[in-house]
Amino acid sequence: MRHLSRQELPQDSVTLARYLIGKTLVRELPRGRRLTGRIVETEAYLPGDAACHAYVGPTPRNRALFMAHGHAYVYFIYGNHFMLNVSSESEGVGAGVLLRAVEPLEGVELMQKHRGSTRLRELTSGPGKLAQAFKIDMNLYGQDYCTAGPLWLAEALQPVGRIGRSRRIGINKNAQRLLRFYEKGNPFVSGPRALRG
DNA sequence: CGGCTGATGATCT
DNA sequence: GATCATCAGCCGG
Repeated sequence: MRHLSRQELPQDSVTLARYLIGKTLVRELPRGRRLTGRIVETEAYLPGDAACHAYVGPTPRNRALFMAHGHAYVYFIYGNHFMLNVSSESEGVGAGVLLRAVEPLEGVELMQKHRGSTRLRELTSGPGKLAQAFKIDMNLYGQDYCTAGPLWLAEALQPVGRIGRSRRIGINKNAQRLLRFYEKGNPFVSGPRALRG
């Protein structure tokens, strides 16, 4: 499997969010164990977007959003869940793409163990579930997705279906903007039925 | 199936 | 003290 280079990764947030659909998320764990998933749902958070965590300017929490595109921004929310993002735009500009869902490929048994569930549909169909299945936490903060390491992005392994576009899920500010992308009809896409077709 | 709600902690006011 | 890019469990149809 081939890494995506920073050069081939789009810098523009919206372009990146759409581009990532169908690509492969790779998580390397100790003892040579590997988890992989096919990205099927993303959301873009833009410069100047009140819903973006970088909107308030750089802070210790959001600094990874200001890194060059292709670095991991991880945060903890609702006292329970980690969210995994890919930084976008150029260095110094705060923006990113939230990875909301993947289709499990390699390591399904280990994902089941991390999630405490054997139900395939429930393993990675949402940002919190995906992070738990892939053992994502603050240790991965700022990781480069374009180099060898515990977390990286690889090329698509299968053709990509039709890509849908909708409003983002779970936010109030700028809620009307069409910045969510997903593979139409994929059973691992999260959200209400109306936002999955 | 859809709708509702409590849990739980970091961050900011 | 409020907010928050969520989830599981419970309830009703």
